[in-house]
Amino acid sequence: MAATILDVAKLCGYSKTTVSRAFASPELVTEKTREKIYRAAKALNYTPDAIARAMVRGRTDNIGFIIYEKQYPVVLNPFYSPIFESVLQTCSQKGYSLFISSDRELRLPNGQACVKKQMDGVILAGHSDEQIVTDLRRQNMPVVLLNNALDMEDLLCVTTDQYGGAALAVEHLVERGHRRIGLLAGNFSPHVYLSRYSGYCDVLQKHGLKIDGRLIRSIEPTVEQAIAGAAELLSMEDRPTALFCTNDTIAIGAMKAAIRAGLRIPADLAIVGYDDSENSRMIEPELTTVRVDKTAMGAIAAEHLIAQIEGEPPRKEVIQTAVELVVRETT
Amino acid sequence: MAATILDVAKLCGYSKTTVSRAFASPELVTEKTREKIYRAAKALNYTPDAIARAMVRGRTDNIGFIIYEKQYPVVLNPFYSPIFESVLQTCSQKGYSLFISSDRELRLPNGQACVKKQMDGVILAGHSDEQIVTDLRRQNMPVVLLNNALDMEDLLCVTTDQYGGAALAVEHLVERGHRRIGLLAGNFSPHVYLSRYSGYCDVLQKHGLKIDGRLIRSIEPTVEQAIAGAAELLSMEDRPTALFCTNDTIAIGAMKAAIRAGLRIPADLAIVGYDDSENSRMIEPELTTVRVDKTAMGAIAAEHLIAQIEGEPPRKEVIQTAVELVVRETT
DNA sequence: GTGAAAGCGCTAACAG
DNA sequence: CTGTTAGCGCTTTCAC
Repeated sequence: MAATILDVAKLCGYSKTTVSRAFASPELVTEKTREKIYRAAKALNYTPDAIARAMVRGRTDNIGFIIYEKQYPVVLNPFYSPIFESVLQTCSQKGYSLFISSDRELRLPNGQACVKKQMDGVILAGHSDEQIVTDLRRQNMPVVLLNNALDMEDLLCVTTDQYGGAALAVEHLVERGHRRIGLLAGNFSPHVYLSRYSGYCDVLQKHGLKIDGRLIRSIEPTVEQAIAGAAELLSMEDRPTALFCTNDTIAIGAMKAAIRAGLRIPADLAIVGYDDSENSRMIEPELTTVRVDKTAMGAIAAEHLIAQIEGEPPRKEVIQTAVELVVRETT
Repeated sequence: MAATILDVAKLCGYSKTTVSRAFASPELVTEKTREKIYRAAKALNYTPDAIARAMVRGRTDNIGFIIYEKQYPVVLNPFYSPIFESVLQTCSQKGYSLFISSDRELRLPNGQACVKKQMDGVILAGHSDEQIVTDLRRQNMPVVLLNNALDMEDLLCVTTDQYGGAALAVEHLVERGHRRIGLLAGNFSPHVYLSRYSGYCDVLQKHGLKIDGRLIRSIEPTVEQAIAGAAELLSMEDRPTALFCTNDTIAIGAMKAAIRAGLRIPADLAIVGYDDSENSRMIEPELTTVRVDKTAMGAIAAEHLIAQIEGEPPRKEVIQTAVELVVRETT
């Protein structure tokens, strides 16, 4: 069996309280005492038990990150991974560890949602529903929403301006003189899909350009589907001279289709992506895209969640992080 | 205060033992009883406490994934992220959750390594040292090494054939008729760096090609440094006609440098990368590269760790996952 | 099928 | 600065 605090106490002659303090708050113990205790601990290979500690303190210093998106996998998702990374950094700085969970870990045999693992709060990313949030909060589990906004009391949501970002992209294309602008729209969650779609339509209309359904394709956001979709668009007689793609992966597919069709970018075809993911600078020429402040999104969500865990009252707010057009070489 | 098992027991008239069973092993309880208990639980918003549960069971069903690499960040690292994803999948399938930790969470005030968080075992990825492993195991914490091999008793290590992979890449270039083959070597951990370097040198020598120090550059594995390094190499009077890059990020930088210099790939310059990361298929033309079976690496490590946690005795073994050359369009 | 009792290993008051 | 006391909320024997 592993040694417990009591074994150490016996061996060094101090009480278990003092041993506890030597590890949890070393400054409350004389240096001499501390050293004796450490020596005894080492001899016994003693290490404080994290679970027992969490039990009595009533907290774990862990937070959970849960993603609800069709476009798995989480960590490989070029949009979510920088957010996750940012959450990770922020948590680590504040002394929290991060749990990455699926919704599987949120179901009890009785169907109720709950946190089956040891965590003090949860970041729900993607299209989580109100029920989950309600269940979790009834159990006093602090919750923050990421990349999703739900209209609920005391609920903090961190999102970005989907509509504005799309508008930025299309405006830019119009400014560059394009009149036939295609749309390659990824099948994201309804809110994201619709916002970007509306941004595209509204800007066209604002400039008196008509919306041509033949220039619009809804696809899964994979390179393969984007290549196929773009190829179709580019083979049209009156093909578009520019493409707005609702994420960078799609844009890259479109670029590939164009390059393979012998078109020069941006001379023959202009392309704008969305997200400013790492990929956008990998491809050559580098992609003009809409930057979403993913680092801010992650940091804000984590900070607010931690504040809540540490006692600040939750408040209702939708925080929209900035979007910005990054003009590179494809327009 | 949150309701406890006792509150539920009181409300429904059963003992806390039965309530416990209704959640932890529903099959041990009559359906009628179960329903009554669930109803009472719902009324009180009761949810079993994961910490108390872990405490008494002596296990958490969590495992930790700890990466030691200069080339942070973890989740964005194109090599580690698919491995992490694979670990995540495997864990999830077997009912484990994943903790992503930094080494910060492995130090006690007395300097000893230990697991400060609630986990049943640990995957150590990257260049962890023997001391950590020794400390952890003394505390009966199961450990598995990933992408690193340490010669220690009962220690399982999951790695890949670094030397063989590099050799594959360079052989391919030689076969294609190249005689002046440059090396763009990323500053990875010593083992990785040296193995790939030796693979390069040995294959050249085997074919009677002399090793020209001017054709070799050691760089940080970023696109920027790779562009700079490749540009230097390509501006030489007797420039190389092919480049072996020790990861795909470097290869992409090299491709950019070549494209910007007006060279055609592969006609004027052939390039081989390493890792077969997502990026390798993003760039156009698509990259010839050495595939490392990252999915297998993650799955094997997770499976063995879980087996160990569940009682199988640890065994000493180095498992080398397959490497394979993926010929695409840059050679 | 259900219940009573006995802790798991630790920390948080409160004294001294 | 150090020790005493009293649990944290749950599962697990072992009876019934």
